[in-house]
Parts: sequence; C-alpha cells; structure tokens
Amino acid sequence: MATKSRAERELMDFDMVFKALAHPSRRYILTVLLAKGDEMNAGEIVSKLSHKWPTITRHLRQLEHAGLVKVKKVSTQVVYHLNKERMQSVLENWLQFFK
Amino acid sequence: MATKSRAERELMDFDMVFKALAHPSRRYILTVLLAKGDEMNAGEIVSKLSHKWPTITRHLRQLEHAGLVKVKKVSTQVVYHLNKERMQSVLENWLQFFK
DNA sequence: TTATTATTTAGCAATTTTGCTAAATTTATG
DNA sequence: CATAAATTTAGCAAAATTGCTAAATAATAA
Repeated sequence: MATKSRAERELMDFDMVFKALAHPSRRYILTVLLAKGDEMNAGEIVSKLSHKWPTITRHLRQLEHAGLVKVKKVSTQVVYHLNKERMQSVLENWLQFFK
Repeated sequence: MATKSRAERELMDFDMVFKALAHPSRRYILTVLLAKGDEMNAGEIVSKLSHKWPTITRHLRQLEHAGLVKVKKVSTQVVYHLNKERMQSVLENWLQFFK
C-alpha cells in the first residue's frame, strides 16, 4: 500500500505544484530566483519581498515541497535554487492532456 | 487608470489561471470536459463529481473567470466547454520564463 | 397561469491559508 | 563558553476558500 502508481504520483505532482503556484508571492519568489541567476540564500530572498521572514520561510518550504526549488545549507546560510526542469516537466505533463 | 499594460494583464492571467488550477475538483472538471469531447452542461458535470450542485457551480464560475472554460446558455441549460487555447497560452507564457 | 426543470444566489459553518510576533535552533566566532 | 548571525518553529488572529442547505431565478411545458 505504500507504493504509488505512476498515475497517482503524477496526480500528487499536479496537486503540489499547482498549489505552490497559486500564491503570487510564491510565483514572485520563483521569478526573483530566476532573475538572480537562480541561486540565493534565504535572507536575500526575504529582502526582495515585503513580508516578514517567517512568512517567506513558509512560502519557501511550500516551494521546496512541490520540488520547484532545491535547498542546500552552507554553514549558517540556506541557499535556494530553482528547479526549472521540474517546473517544465510537471506543467508540460499537464498541458499534454490538452493537446 | 482603467487601462492595463500587457505585463499587468499577463500577471492577472497568471493569477486567475493558477488560482483556478489549484483545486483538485477544478482540475478534475477540466479533465472530465476533455474526456467528454469538451462540451457538457452543468448537470452532466455535477453528475461526475461527488459534491453538491452549488459547490460545483462555484467551481465552474472560477474556471470561467480564469477563462479556462467558455459558457453558453441553451434554453434552460448552461453548456460549458474547454478553452484549451487559453490553457496552453497562459501556461506556455509562464513556462517561457523558465527556459 | 402554474408547475417543472435546470441552474444560480444567499448565507452560514468548517477548514485552510496567510501573516504576524516571540521564542528556539544552528553554526560560526571571539 | 558566550555572543552573534541566519534561519526556522510555535502559536495565534485575520482572511480566504470550500461545502452545505434553503431560497431564488429563468425558461419551458402543461
């Protein structure tokens, strides 16, 4: 029961990714990462938005959960970078249905 | 002040479309329309989901607002059909950024 | 005109999401 | 070890979303 079929996994992908993309701040974070050459630490991202750090931390976790950003820790800093391939593949899979 | 720039309109498109796609029932409605050869009236759509009519009416309105479905009245019936082109164009525009 | 069918609107309760402040955690540095 | 810097977690209040029932509307049929 722990294993999921390909179709089930695809449904979960759609769910996580579309939920992540539903909020303007999260979409904005993605475009900021894109503009900055796709690698920024949390503090830099926070400085680009008008919300408090904990709020943005949570948005970042949702993006991470959706697989749209990847994270690595560098001493005390947390570096985020875009996962463009994931964005492409999940949305293309969805669009495929409508072709 | 009433006119919006191309960029502003694109931002609104992203907002409406991604919000519409965020809920699994709404995505499901779109795939049901697709499977049925993309034209169904409200009652048929309702019969394919496990929610009450007013709930689904509201989901349909959100899809319409996002431009993902088009609506026409045929006497007492309301016929919905997919706007595949809109789905394609808005999502492709978004994906374009990440290429 | 009345009744019927198809659908939407109103309005409310439950749930989820968002944003905040304050406190905790983690790693490096003096 | 104590402090500082970067970030997350806890927990709460406000706002948004979802689903429901009951009532309203619109077009057609009897």
